[in-house]
Order: sequence, then C-alpha cells, then structure tokens
Amino acid sequence: MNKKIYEMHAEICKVFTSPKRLEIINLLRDGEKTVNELAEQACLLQANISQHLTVLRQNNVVTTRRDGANVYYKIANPKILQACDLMREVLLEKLAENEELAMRMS
Amino acid sequence: MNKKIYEMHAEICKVFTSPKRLEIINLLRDGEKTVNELAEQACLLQANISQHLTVLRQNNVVTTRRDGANVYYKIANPKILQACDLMREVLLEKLAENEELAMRMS
DNA sequence: TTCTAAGATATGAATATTCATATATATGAA
DNA sequence: TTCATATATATGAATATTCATATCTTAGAA
Repeated sequence: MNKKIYEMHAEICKVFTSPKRLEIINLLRDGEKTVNELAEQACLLQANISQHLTVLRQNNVVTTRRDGANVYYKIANPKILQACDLMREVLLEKLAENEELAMRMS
Repeated sequence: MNKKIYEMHAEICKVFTSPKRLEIINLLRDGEKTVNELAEQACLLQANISQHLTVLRQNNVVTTRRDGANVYYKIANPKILQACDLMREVLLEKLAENEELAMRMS
C-alpha cells in the first residue's frame, strides 16, 4: 500500500540527481526566469536546458507561464527548496566534520 | 565553484531514487535495525538489501554498529528524515490537488 | 577446527539516464 | 507570408543503475 508512495517519491527524487537541474533550481530560488536566461546562467545548450526543464515540469517541481515568445519557469512549491536546502546542510555538515577529522589527524 | 557542491548534492540524491531504499530509510525512522530485520520487513533478498545498505552507508545516510554476528544500521542525521518528509509532503499535496481537480471536473 | 548464521561482494543482463546533434514548433515583427 | 528568435522534441551513443544469482567473509557455537 505504501509501495506506490515510495515509487512516486523515488521518481520525484530522480529530478534531483542531476547537478545541472540542481543549479537550475537554485537559479530559480529568487523568482521566475526564461529558458534563455537559465541556459546562459547555467552555461548549458538551449536544447539541454529545455530537456532538464521538461523533467522538472513533468515532476511538478516547476510551473511555467508563457509571455509572448518567452516561457517563464518558477519553483512550484517552496517546500522543494526547503528540502534541497536541508540536504545541502547535511552534505556541508559532513564535509566540515571530515575536514575537522583530517585536521586532528595531521 | 559551486559546481562541486551541485555534483556532491546530486550524488547524495541518487540514494533516494530507489523505492526500496526509501522504504529502508522509513523502517529506520524509529531506531536501528539489523540487516535481517530490514530484509524481512522490506521483503527483499539479503544480498539486495545489503547492496542498498552499502549505497546508504557510502553516502553517509546511515551509520553502522556491529554486535556479534549482527550489524545494526541507523539514520546518520535526522535532517535526512526531515528532507524526505518534506518531499513526501510536496508529493501528497500535489496528489490531493489533482484529486480535487478531478472531483470538480466530474 | 568445523559448522552455521549474518552479512558483504562480484557478475552480468535488462533497463534507464545524459549529452550533443539535428530538427520541429510557436510567437511576433516586417 | 516570410523571417528571426525562443522554446521543444527526436535520436542515438556512452554511461550508470537495479536485480537475481553465485560466492565470499566474519563471528560465535560445538
């Protein structure tokens, strides 16, 4: 019964297994941006950023709005940013811990 | 300069892309368990649970403690559970939203 | 030392992901 | 309609992931 939830949860998490997509999410932290702005700021080919954005959109991590020729992307739910930030904290805590350990060893 | 952090962050997130591993994490929510207990409760072959636990351990999501022939696994950092719970909330909110939409359509 | 139970690791087939490249579609201006 | 810009999609090669199976290692008991 929970199986289905675990599967959906795992599916969403696949969104976060690409450094590029994490960068895109971070670029959208302070508000919406167009595909071109994102491509430029993340140093990615337009086709690839579009592919990543499709993955983000299909998993409801971002929503879109068209204005003329431009499409604006933004984070769908602030909790997504919170979750990402928590994981980053875990990562940074571990890095700090390992660094401290290395110091004590030397 | 952030590139490296994004890569490490993405790497950790790969841990959460398996429904089985999410189930293991949930089984460890209330404290440590042995490999056998986990295999039984998650309905997985011993070899596979061990493979998943290795992934979890290598990414510092769990820590281990040996007691005789048994090895006990537990969650390394409570923030990991918090992050998982946040993502699950996002998922459940979206599901509820879609359900409501379907109701209104009918 | 031998046996047994707990856990870890190696292997390979099936499957999925990522990127570069090419091509298609959509919008507004001329 | 034609053109230019913005965005999306299709394709395939390289790479990575997952599971079942077989094999190893470790710890304690006999």
